[in-house]
Amino acid sequence: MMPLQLFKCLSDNTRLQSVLLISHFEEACVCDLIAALELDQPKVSRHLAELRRCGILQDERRGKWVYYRLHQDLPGWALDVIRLAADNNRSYFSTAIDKLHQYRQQGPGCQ
Amino acid sequence: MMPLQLFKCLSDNTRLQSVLLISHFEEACVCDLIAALELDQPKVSRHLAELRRCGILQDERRGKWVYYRLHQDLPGWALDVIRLAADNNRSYFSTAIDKLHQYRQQGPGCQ
DNA sequence: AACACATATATGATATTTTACATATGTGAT
DNA sequence: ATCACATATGTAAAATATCATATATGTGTT
Repeated sequence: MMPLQLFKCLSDNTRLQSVLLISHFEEACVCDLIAALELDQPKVSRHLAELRRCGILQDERRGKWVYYRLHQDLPGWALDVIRLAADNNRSYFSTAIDKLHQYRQQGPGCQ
Repeated sequence: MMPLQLFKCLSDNTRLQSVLLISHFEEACVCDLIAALELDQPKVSRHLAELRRCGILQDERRGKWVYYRLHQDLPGWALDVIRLAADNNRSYFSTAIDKLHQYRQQGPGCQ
């Protein structure tokens, strides 16, 4: 993971919020992110694909749903960068956190 | 300093190398960076201006030369992000470090 | 005041990213 | 096998960022 690649990946609003959400929740499926960020499916999917390509996220299919989490081979410094950003900028994505909580309470799986 | 803004600023090769160099050397003037990165002056100047606008760098004129350093009001987490990137990716900008050392040894000020 | 030099900015051309829409693939259930 | 649903991708248009060149500004010196 080269630093320029990491920063490029995190320099888009959709991708950064997705990564910070996933860092906060441990994992999230695509429909979680669609609900939390209020974006359409292709847009979310495309940005997740880029984060996957860069090695920031890993995906795991479980039945119908694909779950994303931080990649297990991510170097420590990159993990620290993501956690620093998440821990010190809660207001940047707290709205999305709330929406994801709400979404998950209205029943399991995707609606 | 919002996280998206920081990552956007660091997502360009010229800007990232400039910031990592300045973090390593404490401060650098424009001609230092021109020598270290082997770029023309307008390009360096433009990227430094953007880093200044974002609040990542501060400038200080001393005679003919303008010196840049990390901005004193930069929040701690942002400083940590920059230092993490610098400390864990020396190979990414070691060539530039060497060239800056050479340049400074060939006499004080700019040639 | 005028000159030389270091640095900064404006502008138009070019490349890169992001988006929207349509369509394709994979999965579980009937 | 087929249907419904979740996710992914191809392509083209639109938005955005980058670059090279030319020009401007500020500073020290004479």
